[in-house]
Amino acid sequence: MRISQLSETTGVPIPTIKYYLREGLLPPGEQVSATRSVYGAAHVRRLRLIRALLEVGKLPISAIRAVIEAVEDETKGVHEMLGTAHYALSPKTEPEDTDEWAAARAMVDELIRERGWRVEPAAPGRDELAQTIVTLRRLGQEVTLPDLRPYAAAVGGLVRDHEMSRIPFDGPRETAVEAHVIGTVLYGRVLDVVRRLAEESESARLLADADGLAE
Amino acid sequence: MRISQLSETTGVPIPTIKYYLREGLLPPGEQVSATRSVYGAAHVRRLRLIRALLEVGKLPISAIRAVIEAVEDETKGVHEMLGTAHYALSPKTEPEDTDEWAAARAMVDELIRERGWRVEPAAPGRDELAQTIVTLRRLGQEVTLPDLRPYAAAVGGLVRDHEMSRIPFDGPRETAVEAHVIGTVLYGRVLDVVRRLAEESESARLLADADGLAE
DNA sequence: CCGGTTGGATAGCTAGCATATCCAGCGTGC
DNA sequence: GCACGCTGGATATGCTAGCTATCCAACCGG
Repeated sequence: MRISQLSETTGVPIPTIKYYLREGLLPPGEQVSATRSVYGAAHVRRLRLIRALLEVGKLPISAIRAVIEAVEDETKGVHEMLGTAHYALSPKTEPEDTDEWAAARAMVDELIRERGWRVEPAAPGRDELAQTIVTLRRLGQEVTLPDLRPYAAAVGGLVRDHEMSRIPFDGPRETAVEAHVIGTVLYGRVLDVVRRLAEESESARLLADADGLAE
Repeated sequence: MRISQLSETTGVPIPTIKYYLREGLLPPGEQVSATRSVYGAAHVRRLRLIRALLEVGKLPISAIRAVIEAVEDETKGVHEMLGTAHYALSPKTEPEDTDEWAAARAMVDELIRERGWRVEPAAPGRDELAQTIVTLRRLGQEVTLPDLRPYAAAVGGLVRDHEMSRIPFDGPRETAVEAHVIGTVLYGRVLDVVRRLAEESESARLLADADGLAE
């Protein structure tokens, strides 16, 4: 398959494919002569993955590159590889050096502890969650451990019973990370959209009738 | 309070505040003379809201403006106002005109129907979810109604029992939308981060020991 | 042997989000 | 009562991300 066909198959313009090649997101095709390379099914897959992470996941190119580098680093064990890819999916957050931040972070650690979760002490998600709590508080919303528990409970079961089962740990390592990344990003989106639908519905239930009568 | 103090209080630089004023995100202060305006607590609140939606929610300025306009449109009922604000939070998705898209969309409609959710037929979330399903399928992940149900179930209870209760429907209308928007965006983030923590934990459980022994 | 494609290099573009600069008019501290 | 610094308002400029366009020489296929 030549670059023009790769472009047609995936709908990604040729200049953009060249850009991804330059950026190292897409491995070069098999160079068959100075001005001709051949691309295969793996390239189509990879290109679709890139677009999904970009468009649905809104990940920056640099994060996508990090994910891809994790996949291609053969020296890593499967768990380490998943971890690297996973961390690349987290937005960077700088811890603030304030008391309110420390308090929020302590609450996060306590939540993880009481659920018995195995999460690295340095996991970026800890700081990210702490930061979100601080932001909520600054906006006047109190957040306590009991507020967080239902979220952890709801999501814990979901991940255990439905997300992990989709990952083919027995297949080639590349397939496993890919499925993991897809699961994290795309099902993250699913969860988010479904939640917004549920909110609309609850809001309608609580308010639409009242509005209709009151106005 | 003068603009310099507003800037110090919120940590937002003066030129940025001026920019938000120009963009209509922040109402002008009370003009006290040709070269002096006074800002109050409402401005501090608004500025924090803007920053939270921008930084945590990653909403574009235009979406934030739409939310704010919904708040300020006094002619709308509370439900309508929440709806407008809510829709502004959804990323725009163009429906594809393909069979696979139509099938995905039908599945979304069925999910909403079987849960008895009150969601507008034109709600952007329907298209958004359909698009995500199409993307998942193109990446080789089959998605069926039974795959989606657990997500709807997990999130339905969460929204009903924990999110809606945080909205003060009896207070001033501005407070209600604000709480609703904050809930949608910030607790959306909470859910996302918690899910990623749960994934890390499950992955560790399933793989870390195996890796340790195998390598 | 020639029109069209390719790889590779470099330059340019657009959107989004600010920053910077400039200016004249205040107004407060002295 | 006056100088210095802040203010509002207008305009210009900057910066990053993610492309997109142009150019060129090598090449292939008919």
